[in-house]
Amino acid sequence: MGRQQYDSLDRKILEMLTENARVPFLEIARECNVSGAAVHQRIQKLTASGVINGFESLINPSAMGYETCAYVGFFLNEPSSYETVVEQLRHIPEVVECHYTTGKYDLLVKLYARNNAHMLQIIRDNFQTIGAGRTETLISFKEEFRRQVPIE
Amino acid sequence: MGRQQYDSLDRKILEMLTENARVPFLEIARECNVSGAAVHQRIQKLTASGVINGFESLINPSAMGYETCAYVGFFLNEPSSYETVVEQLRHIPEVVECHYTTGKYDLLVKLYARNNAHMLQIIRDNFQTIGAGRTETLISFKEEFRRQVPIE
DNA sequence: ATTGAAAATTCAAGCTC
DNA sequence: GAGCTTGAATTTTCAAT
Repeated sequence: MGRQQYDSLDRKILEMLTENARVPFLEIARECNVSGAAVHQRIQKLTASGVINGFESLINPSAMGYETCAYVGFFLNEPSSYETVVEQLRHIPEVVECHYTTGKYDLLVKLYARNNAHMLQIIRDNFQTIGAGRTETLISFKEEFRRQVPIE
Repeated sequence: MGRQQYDSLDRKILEMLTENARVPFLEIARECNVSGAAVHQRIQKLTASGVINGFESLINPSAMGYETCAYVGFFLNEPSSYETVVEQLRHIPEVVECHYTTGKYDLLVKLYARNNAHMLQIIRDNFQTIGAGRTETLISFKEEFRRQVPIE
């Protein structure tokens, strides 16, 4: 996509919207001395052009009964099986992220499980039966922080 | 936190809100045959109790000029330096996630850079000067998917 | 959970540069 | 035309019930 030109209104909108997707547009409007409709139109445009990829609510995994988080690195038997493996991972709801990587692993996956036994079950029963090859598991004890790329 | 009891209205709210944090509450209300205020009050309660951790807008990193994404695993020289290292990572804006892990690495970090040269610069000038020890870099060619834990 | 009122969002014109 | 404003219909939010 590449970097574009954003004016101060765009930047203020992106900053405030990043922190809180439900911030009142009029609050942004008042800070920038424009009408609420102007803010709305800018957001429409930023969304249409792919700068804003959507608005999502962050659900606490623990509140849904998912107490364990892990990253799993895959060493694929055959790199060509990559797309098939990704497709199968997509069908495992506990897998919440999947990256095609280079370096130590071929694929890096993030997943949540109800507990350690459930985690082991997913890895053994799901990961090791899709012919993906060897895996390495990194249990995440704590997500220290999580944020987005800096605006401008 | 632990799993709780959610009725069908809670579940519908969480499902619709997860996909789109700005979905009209009245749309949820009409599907569930309640008033908009009822939906609003449920969301307030889910937020206050920590089930919903907030609403965030997804900004396209590429549109901000960040074209490269990587995970970096840290082998800490001294595990006791953990908190100091995390604190220093928090001050590097390109670092968007930080996990305290067990397994192959002590810390796993996600970061964005403008390009490969910038990535190398962050790793050399920032990571290798905070006394964190050796690192391994996994470049993410493609984020295949990203989603949240299943609702109930 | 509902009602009703105040504030905010959204959309269609219309205005200005 | 691009980008704003205004005004009206819908939606969100909050207090009272």
